[in-house]
Amino acid sequence: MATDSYAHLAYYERLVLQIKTQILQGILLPGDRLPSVREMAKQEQLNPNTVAKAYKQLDQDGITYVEPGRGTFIAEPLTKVSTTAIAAFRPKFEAIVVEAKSLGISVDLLRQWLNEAEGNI
Amino acid sequence: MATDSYAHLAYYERLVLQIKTQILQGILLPGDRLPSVREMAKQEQLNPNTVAKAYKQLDQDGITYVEPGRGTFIAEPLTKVSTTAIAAFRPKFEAIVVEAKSLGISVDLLRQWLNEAEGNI
DNA sequence: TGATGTGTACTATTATACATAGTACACTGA
DNA sequence: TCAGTGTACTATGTATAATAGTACACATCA
Repeated sequence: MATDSYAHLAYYERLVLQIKTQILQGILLPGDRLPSVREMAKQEQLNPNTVAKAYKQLDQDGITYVEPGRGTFIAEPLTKVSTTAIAAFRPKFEAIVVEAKSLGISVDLLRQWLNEAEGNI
Repeated sequence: MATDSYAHLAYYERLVLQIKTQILQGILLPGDRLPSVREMAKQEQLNPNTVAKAYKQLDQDGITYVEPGRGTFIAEPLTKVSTTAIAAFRPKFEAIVVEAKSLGISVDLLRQWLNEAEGNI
């Protein structure tokens, strides 16, 4: 797979992250069609079921939508943010910050990374 | 366990995070002795082996040190930061940012959380 | 209509990680 | 000596990941 840096993630999670990133970068636009599970499986050297699992999660997250018999397409970006999604996400973020500080990484460096990430995506 | 918000983590990972947080908050100080694996197992309603796994990771991370036959103690905070540790950590942070943006969470909100976390730890 | 390509839903197998349980050992200190 | 350290080891049960194969309803197109 292309995203070598994410060795700690499962294959299907890497694929989900890869597609999310390409959407944020504007490489994939709303209405674009993703390769079929079988095509993507060949491209990424994965089992079709693994790709299907990634597509299923993207669909559940509202990132994509499925037109039965036609394919999977990129959805319009979310307009209103789910408060429950935010509440569920925050502990993850805070855990990452704790881990960073324990490694001796300053909050300033995290801010810098955040700024750079904002530029890239 | 006390850290209810981290249901997505394994028990031993929650314990590691809990101890790291208490160190950052100044509740646990360098030289302080952690409860024995058997004591902590009783406190946290865990199997001693699960606690041992958490202690092992803390030791490997340089967070604690072991005095054989005496116990596990909080180490002095890291002075110089391992560049390899930083390099390995950054993809994790970036993945979190991508996930946040996909949920519709703004970078500004992440900055705010970062500031609040800086105050707490 | 028939053929092809969609996503999806199954079953099954293998491998790995988590958590538990129990036992054993070298070490330290009273 | 004896109790309390961390650690190592085997074993079991559970859950998840990834694989493989099959099947089905649907849409499109010749």
